[in-house]
Formats: sequence, structure tokens, C-alpha cells
Amino acid sequence: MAMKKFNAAEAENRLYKAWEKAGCFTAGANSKPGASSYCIMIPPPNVTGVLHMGHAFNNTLQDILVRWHRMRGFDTLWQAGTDHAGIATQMVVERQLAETKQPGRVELGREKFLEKVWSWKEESGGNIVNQLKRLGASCDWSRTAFTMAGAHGDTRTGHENSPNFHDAVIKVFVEMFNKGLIYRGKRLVNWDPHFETAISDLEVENIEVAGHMWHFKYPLAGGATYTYIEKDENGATTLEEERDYISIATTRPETMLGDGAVAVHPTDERYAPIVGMLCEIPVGPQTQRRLIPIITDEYPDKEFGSGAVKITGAHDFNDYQVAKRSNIPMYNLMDVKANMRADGRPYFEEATSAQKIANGEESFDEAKIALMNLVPEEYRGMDRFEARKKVVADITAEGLAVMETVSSIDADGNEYSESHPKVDSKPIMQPFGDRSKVVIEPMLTDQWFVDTNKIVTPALNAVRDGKVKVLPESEKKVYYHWLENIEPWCISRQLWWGHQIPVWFDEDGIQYCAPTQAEAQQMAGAQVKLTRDPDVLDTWFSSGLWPIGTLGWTGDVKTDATNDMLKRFFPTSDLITGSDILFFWVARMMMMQLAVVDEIPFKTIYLHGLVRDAKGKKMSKSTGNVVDPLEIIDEFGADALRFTNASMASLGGVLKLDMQRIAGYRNFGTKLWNACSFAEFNQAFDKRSDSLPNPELALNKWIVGEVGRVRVAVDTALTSYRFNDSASALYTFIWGSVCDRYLELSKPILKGEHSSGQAGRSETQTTLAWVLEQSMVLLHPIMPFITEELWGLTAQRDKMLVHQNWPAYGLDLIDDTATNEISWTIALIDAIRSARAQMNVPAGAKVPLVQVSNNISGSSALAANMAQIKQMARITEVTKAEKMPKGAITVSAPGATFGLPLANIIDVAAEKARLEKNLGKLAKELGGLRGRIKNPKFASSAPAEVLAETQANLTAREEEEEKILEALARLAEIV
RNA sequence: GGGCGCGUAGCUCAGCGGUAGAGCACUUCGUUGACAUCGAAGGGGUCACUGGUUCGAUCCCAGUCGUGCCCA
Repeated sequence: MAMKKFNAAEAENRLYKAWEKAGCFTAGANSKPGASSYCIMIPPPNVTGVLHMGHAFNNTLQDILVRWHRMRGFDTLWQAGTDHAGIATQMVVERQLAETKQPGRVELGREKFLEKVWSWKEESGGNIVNQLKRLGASCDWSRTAFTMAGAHGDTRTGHENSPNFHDAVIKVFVEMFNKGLIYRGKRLVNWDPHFETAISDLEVENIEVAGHMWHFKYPLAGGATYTYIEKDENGATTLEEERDYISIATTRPETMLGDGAVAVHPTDERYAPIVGMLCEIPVGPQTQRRLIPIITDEYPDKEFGSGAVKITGAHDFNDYQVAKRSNIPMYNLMDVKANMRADGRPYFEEATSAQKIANGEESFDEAKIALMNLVPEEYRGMDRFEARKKVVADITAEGLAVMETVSSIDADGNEYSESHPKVDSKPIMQPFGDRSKVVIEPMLTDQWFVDTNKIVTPALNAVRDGKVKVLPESEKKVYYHWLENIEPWCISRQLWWGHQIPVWFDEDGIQYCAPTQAEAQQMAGAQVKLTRDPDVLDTWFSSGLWPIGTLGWTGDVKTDATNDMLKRFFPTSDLITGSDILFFWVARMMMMQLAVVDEIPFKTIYLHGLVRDAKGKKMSKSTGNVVDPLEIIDEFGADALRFTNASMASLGGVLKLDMQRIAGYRNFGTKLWNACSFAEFNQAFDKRSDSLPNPELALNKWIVGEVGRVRVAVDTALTSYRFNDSASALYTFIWGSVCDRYLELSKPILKGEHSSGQAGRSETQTTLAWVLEQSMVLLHPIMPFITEELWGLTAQRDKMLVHQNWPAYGLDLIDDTATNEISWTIALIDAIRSARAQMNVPAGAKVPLVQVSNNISGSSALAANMAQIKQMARITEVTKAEKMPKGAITVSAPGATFGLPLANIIDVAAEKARLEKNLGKLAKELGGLRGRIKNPKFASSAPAEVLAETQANLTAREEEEEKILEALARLAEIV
């Protein structure tokens, strides 16, 4: 059978289908009786997702581990699935409705809109799954789970066998609610005005943008004045003036309308005289200016701005804390679109109430404050950024902006001064929604929270105690830091696509939490009118239950006790994911699993960084450096991409994707292919055997030992998650040991030009086939396609390679005598080749070799490998001589000296240069070695084996030096 | 500002107390029946800097400089 070139595009598709058809990836496939289980939960990609390099990298590592375990006979499950991606999916479907000129979400209403989402999911939800298949991912797709499975309207397409995630999520919510782990409250949250929903702080990106800091005067009430004194470090007065105002600095003037106080630091002497007084917010109708108190708080930084801070509890996280501490009312100024509120009573009435509250003449509570709209009429309904401009303009027009005088020189060269409002241009950190990209508004709203403080401890302890291992270890610190400072988790989202919160309110706002409306009704009583909370749960709340949810956990003790999958695969084994979602997902899974079933979800967490471009830049659409893994697969094949991923995956390493490297690993696949083609041509596979070869020839014994060595190297590497080490061990072995050495050395034997004759040829064929088959086996987890194809093409097989048993042999296969013989042979060939090249002997020219001295083992190595040495070093014949012939150049091998008589072609100067160069290198090494040996402290402190090794090294180097010196002396004779 | 990490060959990266490694790039040579997606032979490194620990430091410790990420 002639082997054509490997056609990745065709073969990958065909092989993947064959694996799937044969059920190779289903849970437990290829497991040995009584095997331990091994399970990886795929980090569920967004159902809206398209495969990017991060997925490709991450899933390659998972697939390597999964295939490796499966071949080793573990009861293996790689659990597949996607998450419903609340915001992203709602966004996609809304955009599609707009593009196709269909009625929008609000017009459709909740029920109809969700139908649209489900039908979108049916059509497009499987894209990412198909893309993962192209990578070769050997997930159990028959178990594909979905975090919205079982929810109202589920069409059960693309996740036909998914456990009912909805029921599980609701069950957990109700249980946690009943245990007091979930509560509802009015809190300041990150509000996304585009999607009109709360988002978690993890979904906010803080980006530095060019901003401004305005300085305004808040006049003191009743025209009060005080002496404002500024001092330098030495206490000397630098400024003293009478003021009737307090100066504040802000980057957000529009929020002044909602100010509840001005705060200064308790130790700030400048403002001590006016603490406790009232000052006026310098905006809004002049007849209705609100007065707010000047309070003290630790928060203001005396050095920053004027040292006085306006406090807007409803629109700033720091102010919120200050307001809470001092019981300052927090007036919400904006609506869900972050426009200035247009609801409520006329401003006059609201402001009057607010003033009474500030004066302590009127009591207030949260609900009352929430209803109040302190936006003056002329600002109502305005966009927040427009409102900012207007506030600045109005205050400046009124003369209440802090002014500064700037001196300039006019066109005629005359100096003049101008007064401007003081505005500092400076970079400020602004929060943006990671999906919407709009500026996030801190908003005071009613939301549901998980009281994370109550469930965080077990998650911390599991890692502290080592029950859960984190790799690389440095990530543990990040994990601790976040969990030790954990904030309540806002889990409600004002969206429609998601698990609707199972809480009903009666007309008094009493909460009834139950799995169904009927049960809630029962709790409330039949006559009570109930309304369900319209909000849905954060997607991460459901993906936080991924490990138990995908395995069909129900929360019913009896049912779960009979759940075979749960028993076999939970807790799972390894979790592999990007370190960027350590908090989003990993930490939450830890907390949730421990809170719900009191077990760790996985034993090892392997975290990796972001895949970057070749120069280390983040891939982004705006930079235009995004690499599409599918295009890479089209061009180089999935195996090349996978091998690249594996070799990048050093623990904690930076991932820089370089196309040249991918091409190199594509070539590596071709190299193995060609080696098999060579073996095929030499009928090696006709002589294949399933048993371990037991050859006579040192060459074959040697390579068998090398196979043992590489198997140990691969397993050691994978056991410690050092994917790069396993890739490089295989690369060096297959390309270096097998192709460059073994194949070349086997050629004379296979061609019948070797003294071992037919017997040698036969055992070499058998060994060659075995070596290549073992290469396919060991390489299969990283390069599944080309190895499976070779496996199928080179012989009739009982099983596909994907289910071939992983070998157990090891270093016991190494035969030291054979290894020495082959090392010696290779050393001699290399030495001759090197000398030839440096002497400019034409590559094709064959020359004789003279043996001047050789020890016993060297002699037998020479005899046994004569044919190989002749061919590979281009030698005509080997003769013996007592003395180095005149004009010969010296070539040495361990324990032996040879000469290449090149009298006619030798370039004395070149040879002298070559020898002196070698001498120079040796001198450096000898210097170091001798220095160490001579140092008495080295002898007394270094371990014996190091001592012996150093001594042996020195002896060998000295011998070499002697040979070179002799050679130089002979060279001198010629001249 | 706080936390974490990284500075090793032209480039991208391994290594990590005991003689500096790989791939790519580069130079020279090569149609030897697996392979030019190849082969052979080479050049190229005070392992960022400064101190310290040690018989011995690229590796451990401290500091400096540069650089990246995360959180304020």
C-alpha cells in the first residue's frame, strides 16, 4: 500500500465522524473493569460564542488529559455543554430582530421574546460545539448540557439529554433562601444603562480615560463666613482669606443635584470652623437651593482637590459608604437608561421635603427617599452627559465656579491676564460594561444578593488544606485575596433570558420563595394576590452549579443516591480554565458546591493566561491582531495547532502564538508521516507484532530503551500538568532519536548491507514497526488525527488508536550496553562529519578512515556498526595503523582515536584553526573543572557523586586536550 | 497607590544550585531510494543590573532598573 500525503482537511473530518459514530467519547468508553474515574467539566462556552484562541488552547489541554486517561483505561468523562449567557444572548437576539425588521423585545413581550430566543438557540446554539469538534475535542457530546435546560419554553434541541438545569437552579435558590444565604435589598450596584440591568463588579472594566475635575463653590447658608487658612509643611501660613463658601472638586457635576452632604476629614483644620454648618448646592432654581450639612468622615483625602468632598450616596460607591455611616439620604437622580429622572412631584415640592429632611424636621426612610426626584424641571429627562454640561455652564454663569487667572501674551506681544473657571484635565478611571461598552452608572436599586460571607469559608479552607490543588501555585494567593475580601454577590439581572427568580410578592411586598407559583400561593394563602419577581438570575449563578448540574443532581436525596453518574464522576478531577475567570466561575463553583452538597467540585484547578499574538499583545478586534483558530486549522491542520498549544503550556507561562511555530509543528507531523512511509516501504508493518520486541542488535535494543524513556517522560510531564515538557519530549524523541538516528542507522540493515543479514533485517522491521506504533500511541493525545490516520493505514487493527491501551513499560527497557554502543557509534559519525565539513571535504566524496587506537567496547561498536558508519560518514574503508599517518586529521571517539588521511585536500591553516578553536573551548571548561577540584572546600562540601562526576569529566577533557595537542604537533611537522 | 508575574541566543520561549537548552531565523554545503514541510555542518549568550548566602548562583535572598497583568 502506497501512502499518499496526509490530507488534514479531509482526514480530520472523516476520523472525527468515525470516532463519534463508534461512540469512542461516551462516558466510560475504553475503561478497564474497576477503573478509577476521571472527569473534566468543560468550562461551558457561551451559547453565542465562536471559537477563539482561548477556547482552542484551553480545550486542547483538556483533550490531552482526557484522551490520555481514556487510553490508560480510566472511567473517563469529558462533560460537554454551553451556558445560556444571559446578557450576550439577549443582545444577539435583539440585534437580529432589529436587523430583520421584526418587532423588538418590548413590543413582543416576555413570552414571545423568549420563544424567539429558544428558536435562535435551536439554530445557532450548536456553532461552538461544531467548532470544538474541529479541534478534535473528545467530549461526550451525547451528554451536552445547557444551563437553561428544562426552563419554560425549552425546545430540547442541541442538548437533548441535558439534565434539567432549571429545576436544579431553582432548588438551590430556594434552599439558599430558606437558609438565609440569599437576601434582597436596596444597594448601590453597577448599572448598565444600555442593557438596563444590574451587573456584577466582575463584569465591569475600569478604563482610564481623559476626564475633567471641576471646582465649585458651595456658599455657606445664611451668608456665614469664616477665615480660611492654608499652611505649608513648616506650619507657615501661605494663604489667609475670608470665605463665604466651601470649595469642592468633582469629576461628575451632574450628580450634585443629589448631594446629601459635604464631607471633610476630621483633622482638616482648614474647615474646622464650619463643620456642622449648612452649605448650599449651587445649582437648580435659585429660589429653591437645597442646604446640606458639612460633616466629617475619614474618607476625604486632605491633599486631594480642596480636601472637601460632596457626598452623593446614590451615585458613587465611596459616597455610599460615607452616606451610610452618617445616615445621609441618598437621592437617586437617574432612570434605568441613566437619563435624569422625569418622574415624581414637581421639583419645588421635592426640594422642600428634602430641605426638611436635611434640617431634621422630617423623618425619612429608604422607600420615601427612593421616590423623591430632586432633578429640577429644566434638567429632567436629560442625558446624564448633557446634564453635566448644563450644570457646569449654569454654575459658571452664576459665578460660583472657582476661577483661576492665566497670564498670556497676545498677538502684539503684550502680556494680559484672563480669568477662567478652574478645570483640571486629568486621566480618570471610568467603569464600562464589559459587554455593552457604555459607562456604568452606580445606581441604588433593589437587587438579590448571595451572602457570600456565609459560604466563603469552606471554599477558602479547601484550598488552604490542600484538598483542592491550584496550579500554578502562585494563583492561590490571588484566590485567597479575593475570597478573604469577598463582597456580596449581586445575582439578580433585569433581563428576560435566564432563570426567573422563584420569589413572589404579595401586595405588602412580603416575599414567598418556592419552586412553583402553586407552592408560593399555598404559603401565602389562597386569596392573596401574588406577583412574581420579574428578574432573572445571573448566568454565573447557574454555571456555578455546573459540576453537579451537568451530572443530573436534583437535590432530592433518594433520587441523587441512585444517580450513577453523580456517584462515578463527582467530585470531578481536573478543572482547566483561564485565570481571568478564577473569580467569575471557579471560586463561585467552589462556594456553591460546598454550600449545596458539601463537597469540593474538583481536585485540581489548572489556570492559564490569555493567548496573545506573537509579540505578546492582547488579541483584539480594534488592534486587528485576532487569530482565528479555524483558519489555522484550515491552513496547518488541527494537530499542528494542538501541538503548538501543548508546547506553549508551561506552568504559568505567557502564551504567544507564533505562526512560524505552528508551521514547524505541522512539519513535525509530516516528519512522522514520512517515517511511517519509509517503514511501510521497507515492509516493517508486515512484520509487526503486538508484543514487546526482543531484538539482538544493539541498535534495536537501544531504540526500544529510548521508547521506554520517552513514555516515562511523557507520563511524568502530564502527571504534573507540564504539557510543554511532554510535547518537547515527544518532539525530540520522534524527530531526533527515531528519524535522525534510528532510521538512518537502520537503513543498511534494511537494505541487506549489514553483517546481521536477514535475521537482522527481520528484527529491525519488527522493531521499527513497534517504535513507530508506540510513537503514534504516545503522540495521540496531542496529535490525534494524524496518528489515528497512520494507525489505520499501516495495519489491520482491532481497535482505533483512540482506544489503544497506553503502554506501561518504562526505564526497564533500557539496555546500557546497547546504549553505549550506539552512543559511541553516533559520536564517531558526528565527529567525522564535523571534521569533514570543517575541512571542506565535498559532501559526496568518500574517504578512508584510519584507526590508530581503540578500546574493547569501541572496537566491538565499530565492528557491529561498520555499514552504518561507512554510509553515514561517507567512509570507503577502515584500516588500522600504529601511528597517525602524516597529513591526517584527528577524529576522536570515546576511548578511540581515528584519522582521516586527507593529505591531498587538507588545508593546514583550516585544520589548525579548527583544533585551536576546540582547544579554546576545552581550556575554558578545564579551567572551571580544575578550579573546583583544587578547592579543598569543594572536596569537603560537595556530595560524593558530584565529586566523582567532576573528576570523571576532568579526566575525559584532559584526554581530549592531549589528543588535540598531539594533533597540533603533527600538524607542525607537516609544515 | 496595592497585589502578582516576568527580564536567558536576532525572535518566541524552556530550564532552575553542580560543564548554558529548544524551535524559528541566520551562514555554508547537499537531487546518498522516508521526508527540500528535508538533510549535514556551523555562527550566535558577562542567563537585566548591584550586593548577599554558598565550596559553587542563570537558579536562593535583598535592592535597583525595565516590562506586563490584575485590583483600587
